[in-house]
Amino acid sequence: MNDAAPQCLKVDKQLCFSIYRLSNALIRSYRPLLKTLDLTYLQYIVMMVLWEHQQVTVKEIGEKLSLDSGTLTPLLKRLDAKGLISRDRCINDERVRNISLTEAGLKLRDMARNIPQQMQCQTGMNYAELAAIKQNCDQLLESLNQYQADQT
Amino acid sequence: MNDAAPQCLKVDKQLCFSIYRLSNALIRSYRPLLKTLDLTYLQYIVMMVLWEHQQVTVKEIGEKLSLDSGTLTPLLKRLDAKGLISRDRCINDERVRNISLTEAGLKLRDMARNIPQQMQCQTGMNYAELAAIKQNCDQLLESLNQYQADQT
DNA sequence: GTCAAGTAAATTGTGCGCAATGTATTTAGG
DNA sequence: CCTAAATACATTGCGCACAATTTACTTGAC
Repeated sequence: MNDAAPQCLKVDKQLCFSIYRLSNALIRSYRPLLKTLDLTYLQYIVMMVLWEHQQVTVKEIGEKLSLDSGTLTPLLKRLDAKGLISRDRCINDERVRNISLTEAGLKLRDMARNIPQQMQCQTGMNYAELAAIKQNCDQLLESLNQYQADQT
Repeated sequence: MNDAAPQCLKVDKQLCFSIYRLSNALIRSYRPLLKTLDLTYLQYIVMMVLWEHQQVTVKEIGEKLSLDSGTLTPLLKRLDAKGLISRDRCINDERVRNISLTEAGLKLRDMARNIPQQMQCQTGMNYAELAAIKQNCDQLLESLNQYQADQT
């Protein structure tokens, strides 16, 4: 034990580490629920985007989820291999890929319907408490992005 | 656009996704600061554990950070290769590895001293606001772990 | 029309996370 | 003492994240 370590350099005082650990824990909690759909957490999130929009480009998914093509391209290929989506070249602009749901992909939404509720149960918190945490996190993200924007 | 999608299956309504995206964003913000130390975010966190304790086992690090040997073993080998730590077999129990700081590893703490402050600056929030968010997240993590424990 | 600049995806390589399995060592029961 | 169970760590393999680069295409200036 080293008393000389400044407080601010201790793991338990780090907001980022709390967020990081919570993120890992939440995704771990999703895993058994998503296993019934044969989806990873990120695949589930991408499917959600498609359940909302039915057709989007890789770029649009990347903007909605803050992810780049290095992450999305292989993931989308896996969803394609599972038969959940199709990846068609855009006719007007050959650089773009239109990602759209297949019948099986659309059908999966029904099987996912009760997952949010099951997750809320695991948190042991009510809607208002969870909404408050979410609002705090979104605000912090907004501040971070604002700082990034100001630097350029 | 598909109006039939239930609210709870929309990305923007998902607490987990807010946490996940915020975690990614925070680690992204750390990256340029940590580049000067030639550390990744997780390597920085592990170094923090050692700055606090100077000698710990792999198991102890895993418990503190909720990570397993599959993640830690290669990471510790990288820190070893950089000359920041040593990985000695425990004499009393040959299964155990004692992880301890080298001179260079201890020295790095001084170079890391101002990172927490620089990060807080990027958040654009004061200490009380950040502490409140942290407390919320820790409470949610606690609830999740409680649920897991009750299931067994 | 031509070519430079810009754009959308894909590719490559590194480092996590974690499940599953393997290996070496220690402990406990008989 | 001997063996079965437990323990600590290492290994393997898959799926992210993301930086950096490449490829294919489109746009804009001339």
